[in-house]
Parts: sequence; C-alpha cells; structure tokens
Amino acid sequence: MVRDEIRTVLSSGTPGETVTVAGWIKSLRRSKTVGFMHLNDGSCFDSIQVLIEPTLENGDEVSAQITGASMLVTGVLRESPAKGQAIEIVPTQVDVIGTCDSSSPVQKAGTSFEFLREVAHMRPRTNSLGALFRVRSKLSFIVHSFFNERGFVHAHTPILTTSDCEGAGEMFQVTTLDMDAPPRREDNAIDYQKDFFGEKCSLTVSGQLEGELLASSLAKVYTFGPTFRAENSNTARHASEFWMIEPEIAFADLQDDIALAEEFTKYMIENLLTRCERDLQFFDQRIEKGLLDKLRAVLESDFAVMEYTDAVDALRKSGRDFEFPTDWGRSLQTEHERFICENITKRPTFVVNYPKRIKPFYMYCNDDDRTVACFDMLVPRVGELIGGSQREHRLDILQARMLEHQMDLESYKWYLDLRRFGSVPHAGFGLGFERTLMYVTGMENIRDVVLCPRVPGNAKF
RNA sequence: UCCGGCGUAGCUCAAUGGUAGAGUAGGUGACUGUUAAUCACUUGGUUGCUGGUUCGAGCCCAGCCGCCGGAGCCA
Repeated sequence: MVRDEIRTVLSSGTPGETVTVAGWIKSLRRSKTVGFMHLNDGSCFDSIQVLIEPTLENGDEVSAQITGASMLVTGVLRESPAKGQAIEIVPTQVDVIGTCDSSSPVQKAGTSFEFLREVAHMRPRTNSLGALFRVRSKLSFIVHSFFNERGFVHAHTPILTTSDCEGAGEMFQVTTLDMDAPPRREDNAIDYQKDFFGEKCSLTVSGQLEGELLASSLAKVYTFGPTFRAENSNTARHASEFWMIEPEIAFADLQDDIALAEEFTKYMIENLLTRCERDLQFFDQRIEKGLLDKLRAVLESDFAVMEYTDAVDALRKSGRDFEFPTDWGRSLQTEHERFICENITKRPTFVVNYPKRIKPFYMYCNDDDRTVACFDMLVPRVGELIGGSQREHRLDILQARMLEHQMDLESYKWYLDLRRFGSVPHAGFGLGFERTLMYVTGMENIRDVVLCPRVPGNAKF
C-alpha cells in the first residue's frame, strides 16, 4: 500500500501537494454541511485533519464511521483556516479499510490505565500508550547509540542459564522433563542429569557475570536484554519479565564507573528531549506535571557523590522522623534515598561504599574491610535508578567472599578463572529499562510501559 | 507474601437497609470551520461470585475471586 506517513505530511507537507494517508480515526465530527475526521497512523503523536464535505462521493459511508475505524485517504493539502492545525487534507477519495464496532474498548476519552491493561491488545491506540511505545523504542535505540559511539561491544548474554548469579531472586525453571513423572535418583530427588542440559536450568536473572566474561577480553561491553524474576512481588515497579542494561568495563575502578553512569544518564535524557519532543510534551502535560523541568534539571546538574557513612550521618542529623531506622549497616529505604537527593544534596547523587554485609559477593572489598566499592545513583522523586560496583578481581578475596555466601565454587569455576588468567580491575552497573522509562515519562506503573506485561498471576496477551 | 482500599451501564463514577442514577460512549435528529464540539431525544444493568442476616440487601456479615495502593524483595 503506497502511502505517506502522517508524521512526514505534518512536518514537511506543503499546500497544494497531493498525499495519500492511512490511519485510524481518532475522532469524527460531522454535520450536514461539513465534518472533520482526525486520522492517526502511529508515526507521530499528532493526527491529521481530513475535511468531510457533502460533495464527497461516499460521504454517508464515511460519516457513519466511528473512532477506531481504519481509513485510506487521498487528497490535497491546504492551509487550515481554523486554529488547531496548520494543515489539513481536502480529500478526493476516502476509503474505509476496516470498520470499527461500537463495542471497541478504546474510545475518545475517559478511561483508566487499569482498564486498558485488560485490553492490552488495543491500548496502543490511545494517546498515552502510543506515545509510550514510541518513546520506549527511541530510548532503546539511544541506549545502543551511547555504547556504540564509545566503542562498546554489545554482548548477547544467554537467556537460559545453569548458574543462579548473585542469587538475585527466585528463578523460573526451564525443563523438558515430564513433570508428572520426572526421573528420580536413589534418594528420590529429581534427577536433573536426565534433563535437557544435564543439569537444572533457569531463565537468567542478570547478564552481569557473562558480561564480565566478555569484558575480560574485549574490555568495554554491555548487555541489553530480557531478564526474569519469579519473585511474588506485586507492586507498581516489579515485573516478572523486564529488560536490563548492564555495561561492564575492564581496567576501571569505581570512579570510572560513576563517571560512565552520569554520562550515560545525561546522554539518554538529552537525546530523548530532542528526539521525542512532542511525546514528552504530552507526558509533561497529562501524566506528570513538571516532567520536562525535572529532566532538564538532571541534565544541567553536576551529580553529587556521598559516602554511605556520611549519608547515614546526614539522615540522622536531619531531625526528620523516618519510618525506618537509619543505623549504619542497614539498607537505605526509598524514603531515605529520596530525602538524600531531594533535601540534602538537592540533585542526583551517587551514594558510594555501602557496608559489605548487605551487598552481593562480587563487589570489590575496600581497604577498611567493612565496605565495598559500589554505588547507588539516586534521583529526585524516584530514589535508586542505577546500581553499580567495582568487581572483586582478586582471586583469594573473591573465593573467601563466595564461601561466606555458601556458594559452590566448582560451578563458578569459569567465573574464578577470569581472576586466574590475567585478572584486571573492572566495574559495571545495571539499570532496569522499564524503570528508566517510567522515570522519563512519569508513568507510574510498570505494567503500562511494557507491551504485554508479565506479573505474578498474569501473563495474558 | 503482609497491611489497607475498591468491585454498580461499554467506560468514569453516584445512590441513610426501602422503585438502580448521572456524565460519557453508542443510536436518532438538529446545528456548527469543528478540534475531548454543542443541543434535544434515546438504547443500555444477573450491582464480581457463593452463602448468610432481614419483611426487604448495591449497602450489613462470612468465604472466595479479581483489581488498585503501600510494605517487603529488588531492577
């Protein structure tokens, strides 16, 4: 089907030009003498206005259509005499491609994100979700651009895995065994040696360890792919399937890592502001008031760096009555994280060097022997957006840490080998793609930034 | 998983234990360079499910199901 994208027509169409557009009706107002149809084809936020005049051959058929019907329109562009749009189409031919039943769940106005989740197959037709999926696609491209421009290698880390990484969470098991009658060992345990891979297998919870693998040869790598958590956590910020971005850099320490995280954050925002201007404008007006100011503020600020120990002191001295305790050695709660960057530093903040006890085994042990070289990047209104660390590259210390965590050294032999054969200081960080998307659009539920969200008890669509 | 809240028309929501309503969408008509158009009329209901209390339950009680918010876990 030969057609002009509405995006192109609206941005560079000139009066007098003949165009053919196809799209879905956003709204149709009609009367005896004149009518207006707004068509949207998803190529941009705005719709194009098509004039419906009584002289139109199949005017009755066209006027009978309702929001949601798909149409093919050929006509001549002209300057619009009314406010609201610069340009409009005076059609010579209008064809109905597909009619729309009035039972369509997506209508002009007045519905909720909760309801739209039940009709996830139709919700990209709405302004909000349409804009969201354009921004999501653009942000994905921007992520790849950032790393590509800096010479990073994109690592396609495995989705099926037999290691449980940091024990980051409950894993989805993958098996080809007959679960009604699985093979048993003598002690009656299921015999996974008979399973497809000869051992127990799951969906990955993180690509980090494999990222470290490739960084130990190619020095600058990143992963960007799906991860899976079988945690029964039912909140607006958790999904069972989500995408993570995890760069890993060799010959690097915590300072290098922090610098990369700040540069990366600003790069994403700067590019979104210029490449998704219209869609972000919508989010600013209708989803989160002040969104654009928030993003510009991040862009213009020098991020603060604060020791965990100093952060705890500052929280305790703030006089604020927190719901959760602020003792040294405890994790920072969301209320603490927000207070730090909203009230203490008043800008995005890296809190660094957390207590060893509350962090995973792979983080680099500092000389004080009680903290590890890691950071959480906190931003106003959300809290943690990025978490990262310098990795422990000293074999003996790493082994000791793994034993503390009761890990089986044998199954991580490959990971330890990276420390045996030319080990180098390296560091990396991770961020959830959906949470980043929520931050830059103001959307408040992760189910509304994923095409077909998977959450406990629900994998429809 | 824990705590709290909510399930009423396609959608968004009202309704002291006493005849189930509005807006919007849909339909019909009028009118208009309209833009979430406007105006008039109009279709539309097993009040989430099961049981209980009561002369009488959308409303009170119990259980279940679903959704939402917060917490924990985390990204």
